[in-house]
Amino acid sequence: MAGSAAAIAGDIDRTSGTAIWVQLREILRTYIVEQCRPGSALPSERDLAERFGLARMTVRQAIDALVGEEVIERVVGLGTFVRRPKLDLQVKLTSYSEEMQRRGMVPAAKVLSFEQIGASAFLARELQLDEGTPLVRFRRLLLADGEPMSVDENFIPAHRVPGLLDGEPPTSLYNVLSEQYGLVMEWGEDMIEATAASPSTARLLNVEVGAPLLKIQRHAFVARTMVDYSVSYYRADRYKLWVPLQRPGARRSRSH
Amino acid sequence: MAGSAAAIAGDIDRTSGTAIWVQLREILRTYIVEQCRPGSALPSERDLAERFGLARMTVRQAIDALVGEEVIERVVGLGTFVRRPKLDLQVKLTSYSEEMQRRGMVPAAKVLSFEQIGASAFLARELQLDEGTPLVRFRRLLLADGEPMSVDENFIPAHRVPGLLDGEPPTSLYNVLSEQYGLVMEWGEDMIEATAASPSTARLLNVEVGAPLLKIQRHAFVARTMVDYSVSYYRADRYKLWVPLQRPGARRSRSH
DNA sequence: TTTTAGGGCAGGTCTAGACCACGGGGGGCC
DNA sequence: GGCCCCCCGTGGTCTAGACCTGCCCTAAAA
Repeated sequence: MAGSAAAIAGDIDRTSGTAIWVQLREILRTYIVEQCRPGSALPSERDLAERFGLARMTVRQAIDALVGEEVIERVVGLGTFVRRPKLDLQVKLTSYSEEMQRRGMVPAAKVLSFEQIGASAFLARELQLDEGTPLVRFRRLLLADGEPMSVDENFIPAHRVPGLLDGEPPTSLYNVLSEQYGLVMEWGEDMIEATAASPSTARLLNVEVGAPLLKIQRHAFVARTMVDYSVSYYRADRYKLWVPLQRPGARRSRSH
Repeated sequence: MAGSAAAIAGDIDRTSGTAIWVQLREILRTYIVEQCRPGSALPSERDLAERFGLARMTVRQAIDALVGEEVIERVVGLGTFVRRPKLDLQVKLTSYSEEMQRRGMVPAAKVLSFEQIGASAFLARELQLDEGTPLVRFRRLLLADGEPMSVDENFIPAHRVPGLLDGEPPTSLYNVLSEQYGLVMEWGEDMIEATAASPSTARLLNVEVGAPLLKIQRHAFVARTMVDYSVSYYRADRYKLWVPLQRPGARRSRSH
């Protein structure tokens, strides 16, 4: 019934410095991806503990993590099972290029401006900085399959990206931030509202003045520091957001 | 520095049948709400274990839960601290009344229709039912502080709510569903887009024709069954959504 | 006065057990 | 043959320790 624990490849390295439960989590993740189908049962916690020579509590910690990621689910009295992978259209902290590629469209961008400015009172408040702090402003028209999709404006504290303005404007902003500056966005907040296209935005997006747009303001953080504030206007006829919901106070529910 | 563990009211009931860590979690939650301010330190895990006569692992399980809820955060070498309560505008599976009350506004509703219909092809697809299945259609104009906020249309499979149509239209739909029919919405999905007000919607919402609106389509589930499909049009000038983001693949990061 | 080395205490991880409630299936009873 | 109950394996919870690293503060050294 449950796959034999012996079938799982890999071993724990107690000298690596990586927590044992993290190692086991990755071993299990690989096993799940490579050898399991949705609904497959994992070996029992006790079997895993014996197979890897660990205490059951340690095994549980690894499994807890995967349950928290909704990769697997527990059923009391039955076992632990691989879940159907979740729909992947969720609002996430991805870059525009990643996002469009996931949607099967060809992303492109036209740079409208790429310069250093001083933080206005508004920007200073949004970025939690002092007024006048040097910022890199990067404004683009983003295209999908050759058609305008959105107008996008990013503001990044200049001291986080020294030398960025010396080169060409990046093709994928988040890629450059992570690869050249080690700034991997970890979490963020989106503020979503509907708005009407202003004349200038309308011309850029090739829509009527007053056409509905989705305005998304994003604050993106690395650790505790805000690294990117952006405002985007998406054409409502080309872009929808999908947001998963949870009952407030609902902890990781087993069902669903 | 850290509050003394003795200052925490409450005790563990080992005969109650409720898991000890759950009891402790609620004791701590009460303590945090009633006696702490953001940044306050909780007693150390070892102090709590001694205060309540528990093993430290058990205390950690209670604390883990609160950390998972982002009520508190751990800092290695320092302690466990109460977090600033997060902005409370997050997208959640709440009813309109709850949502508006949380925002400090007075909710009200004007019923536009309350009737049984057969599922159209479109509704059948959205609700994953057969065409013609009886549905309860409940259409309302929702107000906040007396001003129109949104036009809201809910579709619920009639067999889930027998007798609902015999009574008065409910004031709070989700309340009636949970209290009279035991249908507590557990999870859902929102599809968010921007749109322009149609003439009829514009008149209801007291805005210009073509004014930007936030269109939110919601599928809400109890267990694995969809119980409610709704379409809402929110006035863009009165309503914004706040959405938290996470890097795909990012586990619960300790920071933030 | 400044720098450095420890000590103490915080959380992080891990162990090796224990007992519980739940679920399914098989064997025994009717 | 059919029904029911009990056994056993599963995850859920809990214990009482152990040792680790990271952080701050203090006291000693430079």
